[in-house]
Amino acid sequence: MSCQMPLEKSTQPNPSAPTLAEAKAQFINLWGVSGTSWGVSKTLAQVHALLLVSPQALSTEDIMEQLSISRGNASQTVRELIDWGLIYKELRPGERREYFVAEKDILRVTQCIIAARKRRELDQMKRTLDQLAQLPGNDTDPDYRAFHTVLTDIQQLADTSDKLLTRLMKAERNWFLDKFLKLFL
Amino acid sequence: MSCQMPLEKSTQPNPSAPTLAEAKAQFINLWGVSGTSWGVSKTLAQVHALLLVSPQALSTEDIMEQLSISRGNASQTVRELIDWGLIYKELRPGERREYFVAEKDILRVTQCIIAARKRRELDQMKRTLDQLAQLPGNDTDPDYRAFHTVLTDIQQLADTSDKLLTRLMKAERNWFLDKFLKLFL
DNA sequence: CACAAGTTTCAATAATTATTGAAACTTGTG
DNA sequence: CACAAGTTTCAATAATTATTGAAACTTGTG
Repeated sequence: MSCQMPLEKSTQPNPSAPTLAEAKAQFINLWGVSGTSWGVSKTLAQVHALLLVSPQALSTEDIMEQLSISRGNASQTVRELIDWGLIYKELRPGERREYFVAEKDILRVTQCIIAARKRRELDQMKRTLDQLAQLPGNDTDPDYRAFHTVLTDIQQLADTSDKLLTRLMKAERNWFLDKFLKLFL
Repeated sequence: MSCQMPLEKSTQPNPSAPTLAEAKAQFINLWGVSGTSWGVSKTLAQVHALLLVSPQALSTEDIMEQLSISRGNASQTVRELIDWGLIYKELRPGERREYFVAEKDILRVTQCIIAARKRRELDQMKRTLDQLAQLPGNDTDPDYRAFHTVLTDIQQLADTSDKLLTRLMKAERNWFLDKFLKLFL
């Protein structure tokens, strides 16, 4: 990987610029690797990282070039990031090309991620658990009781997590910083 | 899938037994599907689910048979679950075969999962972030400042998450139920 | 020490998931 | 309405990840 990566154009040549570009590349890489171990595609995480550290909005073309991915991949990934609420379209008058900017407020970023995962996985899971927990059975069967206990415990955990996540999601900055951090940690 | 799954032997035939076995199968399936979307292999999640709803300890052979997986897969998966602290070996005097039981206390299960993921991913991430944040640069370069801001924000988030998770991990049942649930949710 | 009854390892393979890229589509403009 | 400049879709393919299963290993026993 060349040190002279075209990650940004500085107005005048600057000796520390290559290092900054390199640091950005490392950050994009870190995000990509971390993403995969949490069940998010590498590209999704990388595009997000790229936009997070890019002060200007980038076009699909820019994203393709900087991450060496195909047009189709860029298009799909960008659409998914919009779904999550993590990036926004930026339209420029007189241009047909679309540009994208990342939500830069990390608290909001966190809330978007929590919200998306909660509704995609936790809510679905709770529905299935509720349904399974309704299974009738005779309480004298120890096997039935054991199953029921595990199920009820997990349901309780899911409820608690749900409430905690909802709270974190709706938290305002002040609540988050003051009450939460100071009182709790 | 047959209703007469050999998930357990009840001492006497019981009309609700097939339904219970079916419910267990559904639960194992739910766990498997949920696992994959959080970056955990399907088999790992399924073996865990199987042992969670099994009142008796199961041998590798039992696990292979009930989930239709190979010996090698069962062996590796079981080892990984032990690593996570989610299941225990149970040795029976006079038998060479090993049996496995799941940790059934959901609070502990949660703590094990949090601990494992924290050390595997969060801690590694914090290390890389710290290193990247040290990048020197001139504060007059807006590009540098933007990058540094994002990095610092994410570091702060990582720290907060870390503290929150550590707290949840060490929480005792009473603290968890009382302080946490009542005061917070 | 030979064997039986298991467990573990790991290269080969299968299954899954992500990515490409060409074709179809969209939209604004002369 | 034809065309230019984009975006989106999706079947084919590539890359990744999980799984198999045979061989190597381990361990207790006659």
